[in-house]
Amino acid sequence: MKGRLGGGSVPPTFDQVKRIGKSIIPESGSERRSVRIEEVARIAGVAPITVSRALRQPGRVSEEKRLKIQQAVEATGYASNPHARALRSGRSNIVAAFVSNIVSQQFGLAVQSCAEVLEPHGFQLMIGQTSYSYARETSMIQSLMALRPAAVLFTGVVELEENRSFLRELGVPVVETWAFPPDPIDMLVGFSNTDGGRMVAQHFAAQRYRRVAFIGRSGGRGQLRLGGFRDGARSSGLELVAELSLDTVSGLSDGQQALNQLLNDYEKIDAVFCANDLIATGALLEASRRGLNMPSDIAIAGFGDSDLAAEIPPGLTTIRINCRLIGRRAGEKLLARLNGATDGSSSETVALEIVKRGST
Amino acid sequence: MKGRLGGGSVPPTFDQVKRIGKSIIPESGSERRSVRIEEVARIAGVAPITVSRALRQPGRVSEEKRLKIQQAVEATGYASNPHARALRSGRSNIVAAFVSNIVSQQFGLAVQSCAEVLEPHGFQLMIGQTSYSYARETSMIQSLMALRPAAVLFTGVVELEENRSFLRELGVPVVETWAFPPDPIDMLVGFSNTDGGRMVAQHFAAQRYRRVAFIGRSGGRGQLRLGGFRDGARSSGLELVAELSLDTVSGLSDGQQALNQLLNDYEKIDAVFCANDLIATGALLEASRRGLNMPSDIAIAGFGDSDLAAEIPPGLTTIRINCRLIGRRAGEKLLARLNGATDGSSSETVALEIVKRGST
DNA sequence: TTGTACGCGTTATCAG
DNA sequence: CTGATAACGCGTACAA
Repeated sequence: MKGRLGGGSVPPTFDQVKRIGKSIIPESGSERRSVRIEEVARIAGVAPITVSRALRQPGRVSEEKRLKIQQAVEATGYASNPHARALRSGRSNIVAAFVSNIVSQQFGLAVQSCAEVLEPHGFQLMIGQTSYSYARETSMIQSLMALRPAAVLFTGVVELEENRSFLRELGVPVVETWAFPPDPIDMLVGFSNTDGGRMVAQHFAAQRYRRVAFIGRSGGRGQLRLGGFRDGARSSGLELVAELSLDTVSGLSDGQQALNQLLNDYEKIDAVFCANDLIATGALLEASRRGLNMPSDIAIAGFGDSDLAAEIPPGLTTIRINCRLIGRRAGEKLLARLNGATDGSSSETVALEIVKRGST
Repeated sequence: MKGRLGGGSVPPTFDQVKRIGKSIIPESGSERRSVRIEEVARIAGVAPITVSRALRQPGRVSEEKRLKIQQAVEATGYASNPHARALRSGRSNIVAAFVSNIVSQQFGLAVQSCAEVLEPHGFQLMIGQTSYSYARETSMIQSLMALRPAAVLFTGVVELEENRSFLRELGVPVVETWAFPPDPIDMLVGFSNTDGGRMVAQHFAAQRYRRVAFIGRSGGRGQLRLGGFRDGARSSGLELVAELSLDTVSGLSDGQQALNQLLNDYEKIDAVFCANDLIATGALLEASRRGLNMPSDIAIAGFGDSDLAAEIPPGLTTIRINCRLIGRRAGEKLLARLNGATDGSSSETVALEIVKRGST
């Protein structure tokens, strides 16, 4: 049943939203002009450049003037104009974050954690969605880079050489994530998708499943996970019966259809590894719909540990990614570089763990 | 079971990430300096200001020069420096979006849809998370507003009078959402939470439930939804047995505990309205755990239609919010204002619908 | 340690 | 319709 209140012709009722504090009525004619560095300087009795230095390199200004300036800043509520600063210095306080999908909870957590690290230091996170499209990635990079960001975060790795060169030449710190390539653009806080796939194969072997299959996207991380799964299956003596490739994965129905096809085309499959939790959840629902018992009739494993994974009966076995840690470490690495660190060891990984639930 | 590959001491395997296209090796010593308006002007044989006009107000430049300028722009790949433009004109091409929680799928969809409308017109969305905290909201507003955004989007309404005044004085278009107050700051694309609560009460009455209860946050939209629910319960002759207030809702466990408490403290409750789907999903899981049959033993309804709602058995009855439409309309309204529209009728609502599933 | 002079790249203003 | 001029607010470069 779907319906609208009263059939749709009744005007909506106002919400009585509470208001907090007193309304500030601006004096008529008051110019809302922001405080400039010059005014702070006048009040503190110094030159504008000294105020600038006191704020950006406190060590290079005498204690006495620094205090006076601080008082003047507080009295006026001065905050520097980010555009003027960026125009002059060629670098803004914006950190550009590129995600393939804004709505993804996984990426959201990582970006959020990264923002929590950077914001206290005066950086603003700007988020661009690349929508799993190379063309959009390129155009987003072009337009966000015009803002001269202080640093760049990718939830994922950049595959286009064109964009890799561009980012490298800019000379700003870049962090890639969500994979573990040997040749990152700059820094990396990732994990090995290959190992994740292998972990699933080893888990299947430990559970005594023999005939196994794979469902996943034909590109990107799906292929990396498949590579590890193949490898693990081989060394554990599993029989990899089928590899099903999907072009795009947009909803649960893709996983449902894929499992359906798999079960129609092949017989006696013990266990299926789905390259992400969305596919796995769809497959799990399809198995339930068919009246299959998990894991005795069929076992299913996913990748990512989305919040659905724990809740959908009988619970989805999956590989957990510590998204918060990835974001936090990425933020810390960027910050270190922004503060002048030049050390190597710029690649690090975050451990994956397999979470066993009812589906295997 | 939780575990790490090989006990955690094995180094991670490299992912063989594919690379696309040829690596562009920059000529050594090549200055990566961006094209300025002056160069375009020189090539087109006009003054810089004419280039500026041709790009921003094509109507005010002769056809002949406009074409020459366009060619020069394409030949050089010129893109204006957003900071210089913002510094001079006092307005950037940034649109500030404030969300209470970045990770929320609902808000994410709205923000995404809004971005899809604005980006083709050259605007960049900048996202700030207020974390359901007044202090953070105020500080985020202060720092994002320093960027002189062209427009502002809130997924929610602003309650602090201090911030309301501040935003009003800035004179940039502002859209609030997710509620329907009589006095928005500027523009509004919302819905009536009060009506939503009333719809649930009417649905409960239609299903012949009598003794009903409410679980929700003690502030914000939860209270608005409770208001409508109370009203609808009264006029439909329902008995509102209990109203359970939660201070914060951070996960499914909050809803589980709340239902637990409700069922321990009160007898014979027919139906429970949970002010959002997170609480409702937790309550639903708790009911299942207790072996209660839905809806015969107890009925549960939520608000929001999150993606969990449809999947968790027996399916959660809930109020669907058209997040995409909200975002799209918000973007369109901002765009209209940015293009000089000054029309009134700045408040509009998006219809809610109740989606009946197995839980009622 | 502090200050002077200037320029970052663009657009508002006003004159032609 | 087009252009000359100046200014947006700050920080670099260099001098004192």
